[in-house]
Amino acid sequence: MKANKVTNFRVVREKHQQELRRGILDDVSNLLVQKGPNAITMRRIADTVGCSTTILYTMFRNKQGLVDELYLRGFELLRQSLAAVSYVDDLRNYIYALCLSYRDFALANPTYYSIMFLKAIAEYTPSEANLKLGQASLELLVQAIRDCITDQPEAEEEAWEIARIIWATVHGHVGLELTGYANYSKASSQQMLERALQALVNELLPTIDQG
Amino acid sequence: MKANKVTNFRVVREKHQQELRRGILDDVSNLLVQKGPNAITMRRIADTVGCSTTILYTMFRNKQGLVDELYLRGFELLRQSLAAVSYVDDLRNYIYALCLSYRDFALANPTYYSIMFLKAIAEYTPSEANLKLGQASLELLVQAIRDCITDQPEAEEEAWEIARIIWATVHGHVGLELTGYANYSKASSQQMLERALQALVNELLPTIDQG
DNA sequence: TATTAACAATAACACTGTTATAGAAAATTT
DNA sequence: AAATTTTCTATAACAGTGTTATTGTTAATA
Repeated sequence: MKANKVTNFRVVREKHQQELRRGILDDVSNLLVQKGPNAITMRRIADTVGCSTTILYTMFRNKQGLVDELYLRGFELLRQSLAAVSYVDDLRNYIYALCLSYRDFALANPTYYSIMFLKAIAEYTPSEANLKLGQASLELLVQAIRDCITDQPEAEEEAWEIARIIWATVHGHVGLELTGYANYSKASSQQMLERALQALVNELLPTIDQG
Repeated sequence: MKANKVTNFRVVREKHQQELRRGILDDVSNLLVQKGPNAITMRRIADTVGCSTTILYTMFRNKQGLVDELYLRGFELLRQSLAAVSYVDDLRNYIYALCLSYRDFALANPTYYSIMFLKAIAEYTPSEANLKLGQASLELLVQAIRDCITDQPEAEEEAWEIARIIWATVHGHVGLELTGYANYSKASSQQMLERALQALVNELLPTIDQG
């Protein structure tokens, strides 16, 4: 009975720990969004949360571990952005919508995007495992492309390759936009991205040209 | 005479200052390339150069000012990379070569590229003026595109727009490559970039399709 | 209740960018 | 040529960073 009691308590405390952990991450996330990546310091986090830095280190090992969670959160948000895109008429427009949703996410969450792709926190570089987890967030895009080329041989590899090409293009446009490199023409950044996407889809996914 | 002497001396000293300045920047550049962006600290620079930090502050105002120079150096190196590309057969291949040269520069100088486009040094964000100076390094690409569409109305704006689109694509591919996002297919990063470029040129510069 | 184990706050270490202080060197004036 | 002023630069400090050893407190066990 005693042992049972103890384990029960431990379970409860464990639960508490997880809630606390999530609470802290919420605070850190707010800090990130409102004050920017430079505000992510261990002392400041400890202050806002109301604990000492020691706790942060026992819970997250170090700053890398803490930012790891932000990194994964960012990709989860990105995944949700893509998942919120509803398939309307055809694959072609669906792919466009996914890419624009990607852009919207980046512009709406520039601080997250900076962590994910622009090395905004110098002390942080994602682990190999997290890089892969990140890429998995693009699964919906890959699936859409897969659906376009089911007839082709080696469709799986080809789908990933095309997805990667499209991804790189969207990322490039968004990246320049976020880094401040303006365009000299009247066209908006979104319009230019759309032009690029149309070109890519026309050439790389000709099967849905007359969609 | 005395006044003349003094000014002469001042001129010489001014010259010395400029040499010194360039020498320091060379050292900092080496530090950047060999030890990475994190090694760019004022104390470390002062140590390698053999002076106190005070001098760095009087010469470059602050770290921002010092990195500004690295930033401009990076774009100058990029410009030289592009300038080294010789026009061989036709505009189409010339544009491809420019883009691949851009990529080569980025891969050969990842630390410079990080400063220019990723936020590798947290304390640094380029000024509006430097952003424009940076973009000017792409003039050769813009000119090549201009040559393709001279017949079009508003060719100037259109040239910049297409250049920007192509730039974003190259930047995106390179960016993902440098940030560690691998591709799941067998195709090399260069091959995927080439596929993307072909698609873009086919669609955006149709006048040279049958080049 | 006494002892042991887990925990967390404080303060320290080695860094960072930046600057005020103080002292040395050079240029000017007498 | 001597005295004064100006210019410069090295030192040391301030406020901040990530991280951790020390120390005291709290909770779990015997």
